[in-house]
Amino acid sequence: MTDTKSAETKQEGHTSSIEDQIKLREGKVATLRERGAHPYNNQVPSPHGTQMIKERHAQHDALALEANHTETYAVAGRVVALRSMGKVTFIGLRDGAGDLQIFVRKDKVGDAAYESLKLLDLGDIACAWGRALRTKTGELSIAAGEIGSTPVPLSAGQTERPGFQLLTKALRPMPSSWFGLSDQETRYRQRYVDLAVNLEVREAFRKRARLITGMRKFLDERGYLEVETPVLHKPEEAGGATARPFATHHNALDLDLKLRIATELHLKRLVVGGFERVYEIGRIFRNEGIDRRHNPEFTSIEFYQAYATYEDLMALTEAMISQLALAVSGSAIVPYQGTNIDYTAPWPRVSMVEKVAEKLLAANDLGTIGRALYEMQLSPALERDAFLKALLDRLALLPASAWSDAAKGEPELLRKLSHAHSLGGKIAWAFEALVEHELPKDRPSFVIDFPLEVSPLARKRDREPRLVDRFEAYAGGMEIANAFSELNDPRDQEARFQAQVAAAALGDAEAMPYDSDFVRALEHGMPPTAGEGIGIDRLAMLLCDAASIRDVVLFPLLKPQADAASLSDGDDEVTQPGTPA
RNA sequence: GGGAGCGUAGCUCAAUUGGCAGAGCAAUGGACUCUUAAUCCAUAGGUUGAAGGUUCGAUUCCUUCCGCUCUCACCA
Repeated sequence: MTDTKSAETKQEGHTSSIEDQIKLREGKVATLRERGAHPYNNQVPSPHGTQMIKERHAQHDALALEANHTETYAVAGRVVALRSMGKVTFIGLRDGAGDLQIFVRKDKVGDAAYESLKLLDLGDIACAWGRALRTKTGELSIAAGEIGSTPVPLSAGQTERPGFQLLTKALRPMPSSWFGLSDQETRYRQRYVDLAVNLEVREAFRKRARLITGMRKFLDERGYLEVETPVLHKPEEAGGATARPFATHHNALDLDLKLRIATELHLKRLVVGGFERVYEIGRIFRNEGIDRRHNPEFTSIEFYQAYATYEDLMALTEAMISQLALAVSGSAIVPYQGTNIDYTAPWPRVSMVEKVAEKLLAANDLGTIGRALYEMQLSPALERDAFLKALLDRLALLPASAWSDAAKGEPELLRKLSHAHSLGGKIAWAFEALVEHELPKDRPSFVIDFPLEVSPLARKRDREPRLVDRFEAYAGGMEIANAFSELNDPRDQEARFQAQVAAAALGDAEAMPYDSDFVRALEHGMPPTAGEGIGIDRLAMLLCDAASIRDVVLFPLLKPQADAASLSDGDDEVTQPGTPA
């Protein structure tokens, strides 16, 4: 008896497991078809946007809307609210811009149409037409089926349409509109649900789009040419940055390929060819760990300008990013994780060599370095290059103990320093460990005075060849840009590549390959050029106040779920018919 | 890869020393012609991430695995 009853209950749909809810909705699809209503209809007049309607009538009260009927609007979107009062129903429709209420009265739409509301569920896509009015509580609404001052909007071939119509049946229920969807994993894996439910997520990606549009506009206005270079790199081309690449393979050519880790070397070839200002916005792939600031695929912009130096690019960067902050967020001062960052130019400059020397001095009370800094303060007339030269001379003479003293309490730094074979490497590691976290929090900053050894593609500084003409821009504790006057001496570039090959031989998995064609290009002569790369995702994080890069990447890479993996096992066999069993 | 935390209904979250797995929203049936998280009556919904173990009894304790978050490392 009991079993029979529960079986009957199930058949009547008196359950609410997800499977039963889907079955129930599939039943409504069938009912719609029986009634001649297409559950996946596309006979829709081009809808008016909810934003336009709301803006147009923002100042009109209920009386004004009654006295002067509005035009007859068509509105379409997802049903996000559904409240029935009996013979009156309120429907919240959400389109790309926002929500607008539909007011359905049984006596206005007719019994048949009103009855069809029973087949409507939260999450369905629907449309309605009618004039605008304000309800008793003052909310602007579309009065379904009530003609306004213009004809009923129809799509081609239609002669009439109901005041309210379901367009697309959703088989799955949407998450609660009140509580939203907060489970991070579901939000990333099912971004379509996240976007549909959490409107602020849409806004973040709109900002990202404005950011990229703004960059294009900024560079186009300055005579830059947008280009596209290969994503698939031959193994010897996969350079331009220190990172491990993804490996892939071209079947027809039986050719091993790498996904690019930078666009740099191809863009500089174009400068050789005569495109004096070029840029590329594109996806970069780096085979490395995933964390708050790293996604294995990300978007970079690199731009190169002939007859410019890295100092020109500092000015350009300040102008571009402060302008982008304004364009994207409405202000040059943008909050990030609780701190307001002021992007107004000029940004403070921080010397890597000088800051590292200061740290060593503080740790060691070393007379030689101290004297150099003291001299700098005493005589501002002292040539900056001479000062840096003096600092480097003294740093080069320091015993290993001086570095380890500075690294006290930093076991990781100690380990890294022991791996750094060059003075430049030590300086770079010491900067990262000791100084980077002290960079200004409320301002972006430029780090300058980079050592040669960590900059294989940058031009040596004329008056101090142990340094290169390079800067990195930091903001919000992240590196957002890297730029330098480009190395265009082909023999010097050869030597740098050889040093990279040697490093690779010693086990450096991130060393660049020897790109002989790039050297060949330089042998044809590249004009003096400065180039820069900006991490667009990082910049988007800053301007969207996003704590994680995953909040500005629509579909971030996640580990496959166990369920999904077991499901796809079967698919693999189907999609690989050529694989011998 | 190391460390810490988390995983319970479609969604958001509870569950006492280890003692019958619950609520709100969503869903289903009903009432209601101006709602705003509508309200009211009724109903249904669970392999507590997975697999083992301890126990008379496990959401709870132990082990392993999977995934997510934070963090360190790697990495700019």
